[in-house]
Amino acid sequence: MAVGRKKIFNEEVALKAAMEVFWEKGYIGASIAELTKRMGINKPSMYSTFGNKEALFVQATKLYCTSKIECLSETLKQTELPLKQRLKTYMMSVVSVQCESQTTKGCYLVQCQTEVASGDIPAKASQLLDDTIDYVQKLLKEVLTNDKEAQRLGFDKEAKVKAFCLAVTLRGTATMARCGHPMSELESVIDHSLKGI
Amino acid sequence: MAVGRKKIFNEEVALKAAMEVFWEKGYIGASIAELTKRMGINKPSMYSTFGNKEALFVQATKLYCTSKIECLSETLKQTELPLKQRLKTYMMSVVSVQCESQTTKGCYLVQCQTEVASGDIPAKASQLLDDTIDYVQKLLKEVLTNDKEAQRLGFDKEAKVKAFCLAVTLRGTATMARCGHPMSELESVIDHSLKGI
DNA sequence: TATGTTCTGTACCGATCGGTACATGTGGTA
DNA sequence: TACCACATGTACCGATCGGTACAGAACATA
Repeated sequence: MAVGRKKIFNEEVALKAAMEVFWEKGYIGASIAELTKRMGINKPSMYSTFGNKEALFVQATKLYCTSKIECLSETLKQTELPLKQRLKTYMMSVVSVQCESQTTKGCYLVQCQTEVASGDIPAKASQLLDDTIDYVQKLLKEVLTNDKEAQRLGFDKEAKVKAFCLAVTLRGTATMARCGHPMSELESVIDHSLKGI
Repeated sequence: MAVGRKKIFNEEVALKAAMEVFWEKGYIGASIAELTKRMGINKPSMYSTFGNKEALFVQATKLYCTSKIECLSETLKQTELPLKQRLKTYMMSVVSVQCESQTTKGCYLVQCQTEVASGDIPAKASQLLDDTIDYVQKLLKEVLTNDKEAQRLGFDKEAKVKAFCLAVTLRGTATMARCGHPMSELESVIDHSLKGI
C-alpha cells in the first residue's frame, strides 16, 4: 500500500531546539509560535509529531535530564579518585552546564519548577518535574551513604542533610548563572560549600 | 470647586495584594484579570491609580523590598551579639519570609529575576530587579568588611566572596522553599553555609 | 438643588494564546 | 501511471492577553 510523504525535518534536532526554548523561557513563556519557529517546523507538524505543548514539554524535559544531567554522574563513581575531588568535579560539571550558553542559562529544572508552584503547569509535566528535580540530591545522598571513603570519613551519618546542602548550593548557583555570573565566580561557592561537609 | 467621587478602596491594601500575586505568579504569569480580582478593584481603577502593569509591578516590587527584606537588616547591627549569631538570625529571618505563606513561597526577587533573563520583562522593571536583587549580598559584604568582630576574625579579607557564598545559599533556599521544603529543613542548610565562612 | 469632577462598571479594542480544519504537495506501492 | 497515505502550509477557531472608551454613579462645592 501507499506509505505517504516523508518527513522533511529531524525529530531529534527539533526536540533539542524545543528544549532550548523551554530552558530560556520556561513553560508558560515559551509560545507555540516561538517554539515552532526555532524548531524549524510549523504548527501542524509539531502537533502531529509531538502531540501538544504539554507532551512536547515532557519530551524536552526528559531530553534535558538525560543529555545534560544524568550523563554527568559517572564522575562520582571513579573510586580511584578522592571523594572530595569527585564531588568538586561533579558539582563544577553541573555549574558548567548552567553557564554553557549565552541563551540557555541556569537550570532548566529549577526554572520550570518555579512555575509549578504558580499552578500554571499541567499535571503530567508538573509531576515529571517534581520527580526529576531531586535527582541530583538523591545521587549525592547515595554516594555519601554507600561510598567506602565516605563511610570512612563518617559522611554516611548525615548523608541526607549533607546532600541536601550541596543540592541547595547548586540551585543557588543556577539562579546566579541565570543572571550572568560567570563560572569563575561560582567555583569559589562550590569550594565554600564542600568545605562545610 | 467640585472635588469628585471618593475612592472606595485602600491603595496600600490593593498594592499589597498585587505584590502577593506577582510573588506567586511572576510578572508574566500574573494577568491583569487575576491582579485586579485579588486587589478587589476593576481594571479602570487599577490603570488610573497605578498606571499600567509595568508601573504596578515596579511599585509592588518596591513594597516587597521595603516590607520584606530591608526591614530585616537591623539584626546585623546588634553588635552586642556575636557575629555568627547575628548572621544566623538574619539568614533565618530571610528564610522565614521565604516560607511564611502557603501561597507566596520562595523569594519574589529570585522568581522574577528568572523572567528577566527570558527577556519578557519591560526595561524599567527589569532594571529595578537587577538593582535590588543584590541588596542582601551587598549588605552582608558591608558587615563582613566593616564590623569590628569580622575584622578581628579576618573575615574582611575575603568579604566579597564570603558574602556571595551566603547570598547563593539564600537563593538556593528560596527555590527549595518555593517547592515546599519547610523551614526546619532549611535551617541546617544555613548552619552548613555559615560553617564554611 | 444644580454643577462639575472624579471614580466605578461594562463593554469593547487589536494582538496573541494554544489548537485545528482543510486544501495542497509529495512519494511509495500497486 | 493511478492511487492512497502521509507531511506541509495557510487560514482560521474561541479564549485570553494588556489596555481603553464611555456611560452612569457618587460627592464637594456653589
